[in-house]
Amino acid sequence: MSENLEELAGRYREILRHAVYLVRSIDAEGEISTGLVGTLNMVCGGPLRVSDIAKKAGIRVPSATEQIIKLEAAGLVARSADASDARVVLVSLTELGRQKLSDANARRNASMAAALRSLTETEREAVKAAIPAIDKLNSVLGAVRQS
Amino acid sequence: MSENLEELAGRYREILRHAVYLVRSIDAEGEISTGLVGTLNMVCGGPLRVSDIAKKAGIRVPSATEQIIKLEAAGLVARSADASDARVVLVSLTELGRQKLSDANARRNASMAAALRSLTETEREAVKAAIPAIDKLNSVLGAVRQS
DNA sequence: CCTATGTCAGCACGACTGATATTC
DNA sequence: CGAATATCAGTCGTGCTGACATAG
Repeated sequence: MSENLEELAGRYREILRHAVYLVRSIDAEGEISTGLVGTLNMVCGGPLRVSDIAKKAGIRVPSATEQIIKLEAAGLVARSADASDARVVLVSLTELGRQKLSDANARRNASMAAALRSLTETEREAVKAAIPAIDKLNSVLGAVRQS
Repeated sequence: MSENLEELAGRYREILRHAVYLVRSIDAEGEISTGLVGTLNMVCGGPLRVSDIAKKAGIRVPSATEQIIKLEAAGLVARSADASDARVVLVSLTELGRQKLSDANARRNASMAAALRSLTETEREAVKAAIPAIDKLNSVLGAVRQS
């Protein structure tokens, strides 16, 4: 059983490594980088604090600040003060940001969807079924990273 | 159905981006970086040309050269001339490189296996079942990338 | 006084493009 | 001579740590 786990770990790492540069090359087609789109997606549902963005992205606060400054310079997000706590900075999506995000997501998802279309229905179901598990796996790996 | 595909594409891209980042940070615990291990894995089966390494890794030739120089400085690979073409440089794994590669792979698989262990059996099965599909997905994306 | 939050400064790594040799 | 191969030089993006100001 432990042997199976090692093998599964190796195979999972393998496909992940492969997927790295594939996704990167797809994302390279657009104007906004992957990381920035990720940040935009986070603030899509409403204003977020810088520290929350950092936590969700799995990066440090200064790195999040840097991204936010870039996005603000591009007019895609706005920074505002929190009424109840003057230390926090709330980051929200601008209308332009909403448009750009929508465009970027549509373009990237279209590329991926095209690839998914060439899979069989069974294979697509397998990918779909694995997503919650991989998500949990990410959480576990993220928790380890904290220590 | 097309709507489902778009949504699946988005969720898949999301977890992938996250997973890639996490795996990289876990790998940071070791002495050799993810990219360098990938290169070592490539030359594991025999000498390769710099341009072939670049192509397999999905990076440009100068970037590959840079990696190889680092690996050579660390004594993990050796550069040699090709008898039939004086322009090409063949990169091969040294004995030390083989040891370090083996160690690195084992350590990384162990980390991942530990994370997998915290999943339920059902979740592990879901991940396992998705691997062939994701592998195929990678191939499709890779084929698109060629054009 | 101590903690939390965010920003700034400086650094490291890894990719890229452009400019050379060198060889085919 | 033009194409292919590899390298060097310089740049950029994006993460990090450490230091700092400000607010709780």
